[in-house]
Amino acid sequence: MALQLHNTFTGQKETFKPLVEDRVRMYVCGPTVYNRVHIGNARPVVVFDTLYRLLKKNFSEVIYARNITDIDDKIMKAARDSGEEIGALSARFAEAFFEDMAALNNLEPDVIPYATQHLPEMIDMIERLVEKGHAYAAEGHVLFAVDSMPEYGQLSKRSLDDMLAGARVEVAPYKKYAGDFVLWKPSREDEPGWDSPWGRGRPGWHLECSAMIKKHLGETIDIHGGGRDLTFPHHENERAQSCCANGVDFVRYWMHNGYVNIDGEKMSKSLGNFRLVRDLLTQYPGEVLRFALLSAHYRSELNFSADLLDQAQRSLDSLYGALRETAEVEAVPADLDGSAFMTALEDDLNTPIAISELHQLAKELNKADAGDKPRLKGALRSAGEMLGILQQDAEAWFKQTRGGEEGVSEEEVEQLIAERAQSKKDRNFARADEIREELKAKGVVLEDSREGTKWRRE
RNA sequence: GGCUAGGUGGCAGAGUGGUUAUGCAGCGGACUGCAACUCCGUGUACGCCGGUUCGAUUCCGACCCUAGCCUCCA
Repeated sequence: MALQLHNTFTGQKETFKPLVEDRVRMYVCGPTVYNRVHIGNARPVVVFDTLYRLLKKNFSEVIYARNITDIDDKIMKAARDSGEEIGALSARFAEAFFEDMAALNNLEPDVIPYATQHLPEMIDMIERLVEKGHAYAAEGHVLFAVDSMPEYGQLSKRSLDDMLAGARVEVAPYKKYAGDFVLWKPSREDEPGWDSPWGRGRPGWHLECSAMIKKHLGETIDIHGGGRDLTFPHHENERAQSCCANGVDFVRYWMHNGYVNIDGEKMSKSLGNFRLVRDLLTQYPGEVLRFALLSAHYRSELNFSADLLDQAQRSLDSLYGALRETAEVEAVPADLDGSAFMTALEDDLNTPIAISELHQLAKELNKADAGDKPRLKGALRSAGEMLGILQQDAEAWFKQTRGGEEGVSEEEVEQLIAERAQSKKDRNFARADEIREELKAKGVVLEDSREGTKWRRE
């Protein structure tokens, strides 16, 4: 089946065809680095990482770019508050972001452009917009004139009239039109700034993506992704800048993921109801967080809770259980083409169905005759890899510490298991059960089999 | 107020005009010295009210409710 993707622009699922055959260009909005990211911020990264894996499987040349916004008023404020130098602060949080995302098994994008390294490109784009009559300078600012673009609002499906009717913000005096947005704004002496034809200043938020996409991926790209909240104003404005400056189609498929909610409300920094990835990682393996984020379709909202993570962990336990039981089996690399698993992913990234196929594969593997196991194990590993899961050693998975608690050491466990084996040999089942209980109290569960005793933490 | 999305079994979460996923949890059974793992079985859920239809959770209409965007936000 050909890859189907839901395009925000048309509101429909469409067959994905890259602009140039077998060559895909994808851009996803990355973080503004002024603090640690929360699990809601991680969702688009995981979703588009999964899409990236799928694209790489289906197309020979894929370039994926995800930016770092390292100049922004929020960063300036954070730096003022902490007394830290802006560059140092943004570098520190960019690094923290990379760490958190790596812990969730995200691949590195091919290109990671930084806003501050693209000032000439941004200034150039503004000049073109001014030349073409889509932007004007006023009081040190340069603004994009939205009424110069008849198609403005098409992406987010709103009309200028609607927006003005619902406008709740005060209109800055230098704006010709209430909906105009900033391309360039002046910086005070004590603020970071760059020289430009309009004086010393800094770029508006939307501009960097337009400039960096053009530089690294070209004027027309295949996929542009991000959280639903970026649809307006960010992506609408990006689209306006790029289309008007370049005069060609900007993005062929717009994709937006739904929110992560807490108690039915959007997780957000302003509401304060967020959970940092960093903090969650002290309680759950990154793979559990990733699995939880993929357990709902990317366009749906995902209600985040401890229960969700516990269920994700148990589901992974059962998948890893099939791999552990076949530890001795040499997996044969699997061709997933045409499988129900791939069909699900190719249907607009239907990860819940893909995960259910993973469970079917695991069940088949558990029941399989010896001759079928290498193939099934290979299929399970390969399918897992497409989702960025199930790549660890299964034994290690079960022995990792859980819930952030240290617990007994492996040596202690092994020693007690040895003692219990002797007790069983001596038919001293009372002592054997005592050891089982003792370990259970320490979060270790024993599993006897003909080959010996396995253990896992829970 | 404008626009958008959605309301599915204890929980999570797909999907479909009729054979009603999947996982977690629960229950019963097999296996086990006891367990665990695994396997087998088990739950007739689709906001409310009308309409279309032989038949609707799925299509149409009204209503109720929730969330989101319209302002920084993934």
